[in-house]
Amino acid sequence: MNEEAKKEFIAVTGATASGKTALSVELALRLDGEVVSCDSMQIYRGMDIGTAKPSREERRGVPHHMLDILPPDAPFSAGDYAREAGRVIENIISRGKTPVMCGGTFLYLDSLISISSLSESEKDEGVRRELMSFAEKEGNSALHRMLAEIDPDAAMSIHENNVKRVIRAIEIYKTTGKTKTQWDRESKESAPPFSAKIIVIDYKNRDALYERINRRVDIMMENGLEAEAEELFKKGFLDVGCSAAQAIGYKEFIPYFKGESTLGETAELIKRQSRNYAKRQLTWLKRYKNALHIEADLADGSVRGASELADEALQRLSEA
RNA sequence: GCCUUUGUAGCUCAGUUGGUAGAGCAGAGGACUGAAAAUCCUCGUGUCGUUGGUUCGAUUCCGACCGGAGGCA
Repeated sequence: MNEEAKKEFIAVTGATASGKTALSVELALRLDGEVVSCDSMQIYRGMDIGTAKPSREERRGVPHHMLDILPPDAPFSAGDYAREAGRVIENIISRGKTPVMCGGTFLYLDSLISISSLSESEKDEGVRRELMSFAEKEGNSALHRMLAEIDPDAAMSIHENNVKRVIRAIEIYKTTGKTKTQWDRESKESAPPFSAKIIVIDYKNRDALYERINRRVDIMMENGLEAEAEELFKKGFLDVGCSAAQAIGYKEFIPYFKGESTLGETAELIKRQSRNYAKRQLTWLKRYKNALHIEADLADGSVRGASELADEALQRLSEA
């Protein structure tokens, strides 16, 4: 099976602020590797502080990929990621280096390791707009019924209020003539292009993670997050429709820039949103049953450093 | 000191014409196959400030007391 060995990479993941960046760089240094970001927001230029994009110092000379490749108003999708990151990873492997993925956008990760191929359905703005206004006029249920007629299985698994998903499922049918259910089934018939050794940074005490998040937001504010967000705001990158307008740490500034909120309230909001985001990530992380889970926080409340975490990760990786 | 007002879930507040109460947020759990830091689903018992009284029954009415807030002195 060696000759047929699937292309493999290491993936460092965990909730936001769990310490992924430092660990991925540490591992890359030890394994002669390069880091491939798996983060839906760090791919954008001009969004550095709020996305906790690794700085030059933090990268410690390790090459990083999938960062700063697009302006904040450029659309980007899981499909784009699968294509681009897939190329990057293959390139790294071809040069004899180790790809170390780092990030918490799990749909992107899955597009490489658990989905063999995505449907051929690209997004269709026209269809989306049309369906969106239909939903607004006729109601979510009516839209959902439309899906039920073309793809009952999908309708069953997507809640009618999840309009984005309902629209996507209908869009798939309208643009390809095949249902989402069909595409999904087909994608399961073959193996995904990559496999990964997933390392999850866990926290025994959720409060310890939440504390880290809160503290990190304070640091971001000290480091000039407001100015960075204002820059995006002035350029219209925080307008509805832009990916950047979805990013935590930026969109929360909008009321502030409009004079409807204070800076203090904004910071609190960012903390809260980040905690909620972390919570959602923790739910998704439970899927990775075979992942290597490493606990970052100790019983006394302190958090272990990247080099210690790397020691344990490599040790356990070699045992497995 | 007097007057007014307020005290209900971790927070902000609804409400009960007297039959022990409910929203939003927080929090928890979950979903996720091309917008994913997005989107969506589920979960609400708390001495209704304390203490007397009226009442079959009070968180709801009355009194006192305690704590906020405002006003007059």
